[in-house]
Amino acid sequence: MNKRITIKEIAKVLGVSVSTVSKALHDSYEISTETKKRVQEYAKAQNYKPNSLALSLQNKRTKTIGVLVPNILNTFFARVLNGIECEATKHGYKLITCFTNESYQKEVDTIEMLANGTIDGFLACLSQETLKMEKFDHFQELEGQDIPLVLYDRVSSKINCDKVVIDNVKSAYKATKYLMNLNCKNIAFISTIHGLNVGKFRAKGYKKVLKKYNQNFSKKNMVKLESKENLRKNIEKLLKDDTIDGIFTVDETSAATAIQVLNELGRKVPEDVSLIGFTNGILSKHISPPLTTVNQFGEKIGENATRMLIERLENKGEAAPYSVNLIRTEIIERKSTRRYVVKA
Amino acid sequence: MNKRITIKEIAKVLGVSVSTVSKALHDSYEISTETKKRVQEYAKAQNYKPNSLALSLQNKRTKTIGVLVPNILNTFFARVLNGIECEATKHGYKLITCFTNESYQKEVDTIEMLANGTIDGFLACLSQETLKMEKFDHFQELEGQDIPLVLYDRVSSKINCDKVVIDNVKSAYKATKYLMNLNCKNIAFISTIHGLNVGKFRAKGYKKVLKKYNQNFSKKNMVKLESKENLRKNIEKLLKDDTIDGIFTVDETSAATAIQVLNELGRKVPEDVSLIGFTNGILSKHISPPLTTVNQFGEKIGENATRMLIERLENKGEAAPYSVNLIRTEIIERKSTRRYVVKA
DNA sequence: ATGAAAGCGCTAACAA
DNA sequence: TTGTTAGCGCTTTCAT
Repeated sequence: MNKRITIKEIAKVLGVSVSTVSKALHDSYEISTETKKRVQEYAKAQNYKPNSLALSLQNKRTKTIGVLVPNILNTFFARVLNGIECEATKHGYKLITCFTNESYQKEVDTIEMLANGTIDGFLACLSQETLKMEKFDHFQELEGQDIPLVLYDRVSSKINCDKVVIDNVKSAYKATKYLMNLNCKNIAFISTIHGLNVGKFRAKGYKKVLKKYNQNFSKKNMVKLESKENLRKNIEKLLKDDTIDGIFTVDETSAATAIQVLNELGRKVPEDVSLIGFTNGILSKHISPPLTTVNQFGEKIGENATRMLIERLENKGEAAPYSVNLIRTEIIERKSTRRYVVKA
Repeated sequence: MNKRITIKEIAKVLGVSVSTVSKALHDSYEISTETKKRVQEYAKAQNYKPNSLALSLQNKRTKTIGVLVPNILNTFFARVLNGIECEATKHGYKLITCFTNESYQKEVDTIEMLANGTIDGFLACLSQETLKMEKFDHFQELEGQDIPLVLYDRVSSKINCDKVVIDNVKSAYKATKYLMNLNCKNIAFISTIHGLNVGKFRAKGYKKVLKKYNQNFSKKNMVKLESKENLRKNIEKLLKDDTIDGIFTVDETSAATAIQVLNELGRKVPEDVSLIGFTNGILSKHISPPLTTVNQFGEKIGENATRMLIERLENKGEAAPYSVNLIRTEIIERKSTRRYVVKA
């Protein structure tokens, strides 16, 4: 098999014009059956493939989506990306992925690099840094450039676009309430993502339940970190209080670390302490005991975001108003919580 | 901000020719300072960005790499991909990623979709199915089409290209020997990837040690699965033998599941049983006790593969012979193994 | 039924 | 210093 062959070359070899070749390859009615056959056979024999750049240049669409992911090592995002890939493939779209590693600058650079005809639209989850700095110009400018954007999971009201999110407050509320229904009397809270809006929302849901049901609420019971640094130390400190009989962790690392510490302290899960987590990544299923957790349906988030984007790409012209797609969550019961107890 | 503006439009507005604009934007010495200034300022004001498709069409290179990943939910591959992304970005390359989900057909389709000018080269890890069927034509054909390919982790001698791998036999040998040095007398083996060549190599390393040191070797001590199905059941069966005092697991899921089962059986890790794993993904650090394991340096594998590919892309012409890049492994000691004991 | 020519956005050789 | 032209690979309109 030789190198890439072009229409022009086929034309020359067969002694016809390029337009004839083009039409023949598209099976146009204008071309004689015989010529078509000749062209098609030769093209096949030479393993001809139309140059996609030339096509894209002409159509002004690349069938490619730019995807920004904060951190691919986080299994939640891996699941979302998996969902995105699945849906994109289904519609014949390619993915250019970029892992921002929570960096604002990487976001800016990536958008700069791709918003020049390389991609048709963006799928993005805001980085921690961006959220912290509240600088969204790079995303806001996309609207003027007529490049559709769909934000997923971590979003901002400052950016006008379609969004796919879960209800963090409500989900955290349900998780905490779940522990309460198990007769937990002293429920702690652990988070390493308090720097994120989603983290704050989850804290809000937690507090809301305690307040509503008049459970004793103490600042001491909340570990609110913005990174994984010092997580273990903080947990060890928290667990000095041995009346804690329930823990709501807002991210997987917190859950796994809490279980490690509890094991080391000889406190039994779930007999002494019930634990409920959030996200349902790979860890949840595999730590021991396996973790009862709030499932976020990562793949679903990815699929829906992709569908929204493609819809907009293929229905240019009739600009529909932006919408927010709320994905439900569910609690997956595993072995880190006691059996369900109906409250007296 | 308005829509995308082209050189042609700039030329029209400023009353000059397109080539003048092009040269001015490139700061050519041919153009008068004044004209350059006018053009550059106007371009900036209009947020002009050169259309990357047009450029690529001209240069015949897209600065884009196609990446095939068997399964992004596997943290080992996530780490590799992270390394790839990092290195690619450093050199100004974009990534089109595709998750094959271990499917042969998905590989074929992706290559078909991208090998038409969309990408400059491929980075790929063979899918389980492909390896099983031993059908490599889709990769082999790339050589004829002059599209460079670098295979990482799961490779085949039937494919002529650069490769980045670890020494699986040797690494498994070292891991097993490590247990032996801890005075383990009855070492079991668990794998859910025996369908893969890498899985078989690891089994080979395990057997090699036992043989060399005359430890009793029994088929019964080996759980050799090709998927995660029935993993737990097999482990439960294996552990009926309570003389087992060491386990070498070849993938993370096996390790996590083994620990869960051991916990349930009340057998203590590492006091009763020492466990060593492979891969050092997210699970290893977070299960309890944290797992002693063979670290594969996933990021490194990704980085090196990317560097090899880019090197080849940028030095077309002088075709260097293909090479194999062997990445070292190391044992990370955590708490699933007893303290090191010098053998008598 | 076939071909010539323009154009997608840009660069570069050549002309003026 | 600036402009004209051809060409990257392809499609499409408009001749012929």
